[in-house]
Amino acid sequence: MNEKQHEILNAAERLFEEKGFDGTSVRDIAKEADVNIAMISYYFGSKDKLLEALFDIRLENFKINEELIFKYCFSAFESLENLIFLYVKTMNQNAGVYKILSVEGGLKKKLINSDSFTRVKKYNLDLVTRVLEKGYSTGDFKYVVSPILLHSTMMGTFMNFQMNRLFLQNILEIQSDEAYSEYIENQLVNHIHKTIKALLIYEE
Amino acid sequence: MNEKQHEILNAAERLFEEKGFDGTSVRDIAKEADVNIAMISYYFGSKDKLLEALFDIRLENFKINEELIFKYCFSAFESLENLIFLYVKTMNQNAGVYKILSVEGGLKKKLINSDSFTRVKKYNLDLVTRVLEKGYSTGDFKYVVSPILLHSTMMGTFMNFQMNRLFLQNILEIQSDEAYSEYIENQLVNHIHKTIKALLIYEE
DNA sequence: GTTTAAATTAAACGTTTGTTTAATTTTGTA
DNA sequence: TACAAAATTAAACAAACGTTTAATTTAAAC
Repeated sequence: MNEKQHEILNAAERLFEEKGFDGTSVRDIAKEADVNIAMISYYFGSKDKLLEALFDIRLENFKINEELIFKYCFSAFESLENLIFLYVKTMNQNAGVYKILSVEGGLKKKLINSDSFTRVKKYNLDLVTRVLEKGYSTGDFKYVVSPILLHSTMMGTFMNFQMNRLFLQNILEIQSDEAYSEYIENQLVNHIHKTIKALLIYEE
Repeated sequence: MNEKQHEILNAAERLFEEKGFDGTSVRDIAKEADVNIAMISYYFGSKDKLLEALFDIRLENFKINEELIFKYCFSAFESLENLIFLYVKTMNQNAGVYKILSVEGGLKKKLINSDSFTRVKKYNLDLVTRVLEKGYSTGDFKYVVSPILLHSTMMGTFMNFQMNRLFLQNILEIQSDEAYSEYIENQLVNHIHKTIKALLIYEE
């Protein structure tokens, strides 16, 4: 994959995030990437396949390093903390693709069923399940909760920050994108962690 | 607003939810509503204004009855429970518009700044703030949390269920849309409530 | 230096887009 | 019945869409 192909993918990512897949034309992408329109078909075949290629390549970055959650002698609490931290950090560092994935995944049925997409989702859900099992087996976690629901809380809270970026950036009075990213990786991660930990040690 | 106008709005809502605003053509809407294409411009002016009209009308349903949260002598815990229940129920009953709002609100900048949209968001955030203040003043809530973060957890968890409907309906082995809706108003509401309550009574 | 393949271009392709037109039908009122 | 307003229609509009073509330039290999 050469320089020009990468430029096309980067331009597509920026525009799909900002205007959506259907709201972006191949002419927009060509102009943003500073290439001839025909180059997109030439390299990627079609607009649809360009999106697929974008996912295929970027989804590689979504893999979380399991060792940092399980391998070393972490307590269940440490595993949970590391999971949440790594999870949010990973998604945040790929916020562009993540938003495209959220928006288009909710619309286009083909994409929702795309292998690579479903695989990542199931894998992530599996990580949550395993951390939960660890906590229950050690007795650290008291409250029994469905991994699906816990995962929804974790991801949903983060997703809400991605989808309502402008609104939240406004009321939080955060000026730059970098500061917003920092807020997510500090305050938001901390909040999600506190929330989930409180639930898991909750005794009725 | 006559019969035919309502049919157009209903058709638009279904299609915008399924395929997105930019993925839906006015011809699609006309066919779905079984009216002539020109009727859309005739009644609403343009496709953009049709979306605005849809929001203006549907957003009326998003108002939550404050009395059921504050007016009667509810404890802070009861207020919290009612807030979450009413909140999720309201959003779930308007799931179509809510999804359109989430998707298009994250893309089109004009809409994000539309008055009615921002007003609803701020109003909802205000409800959370007031419930929190009530709990802190009575001493029921121990853990101090930003209303924005708490709101994100509440809405995000729900939103995650709307955006990943197909995936979740699949792994939860829920067959019908009605059963999914029921799951949201029972298990999901309960989960959100337990989570937030656990956080608020959490003592470090 | 010649040859062959890859990269790049401007232009055109046929569709589809949102919107408008001008004519016709329906409806309500006097 | 006659008239005016509202509703409805098929057709047309220009613009934008994704994609392809055929010609040209660049790069690599021999």
